[in-house]
Amino acid sequence: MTRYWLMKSEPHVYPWELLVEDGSTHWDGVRNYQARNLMRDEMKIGDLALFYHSNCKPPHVAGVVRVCREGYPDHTAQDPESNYFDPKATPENPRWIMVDIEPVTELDTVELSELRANPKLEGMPLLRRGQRLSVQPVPKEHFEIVCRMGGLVGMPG
DNA sequence: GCCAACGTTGGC
DNA sequence: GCCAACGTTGGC
Repeated sequence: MTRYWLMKSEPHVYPWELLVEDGSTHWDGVRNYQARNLMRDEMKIGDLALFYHSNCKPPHVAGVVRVCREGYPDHTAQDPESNYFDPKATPENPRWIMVDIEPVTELDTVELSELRANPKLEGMPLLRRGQRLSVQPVPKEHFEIVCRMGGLVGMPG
């Protein structure tokens, strides 16, 4: 059964346009246990996610992506040259996990303020104060509503 | 640039 | 195992 997610990326680090150019990418650099556990235990091939640009003006949803490889060790944790290096990560205990994602469809930009203004999205985790989780589940109903706000007719994929 | 929220670290 | 200090996230 397909699950639905939201994944944050800072556009100056890895924007939607680059994902489209790359065709797919390792979702590396997640260094939060809750997010890691979701990727390790819950994310399955074929799951869909809203690709959200954070830490930019205005923050917004840019597109829909699909999980195309399930959780496996994030090798950047073992690379001393990487920004995401973690000295506690080893081949025996890689500690951090990533998935691969690929673009499904671009959306008309849906700004955070528009999400907040939509009463049907009340309770969506992203909109909660202090919500920092970079990988978070999204109820199917909310996912559909956001896709529609982004100009999609019907569900992606 | 500010700062609230929250996660991690490390001394005890 | 507690908790203060510190670091990060990310909207504003």
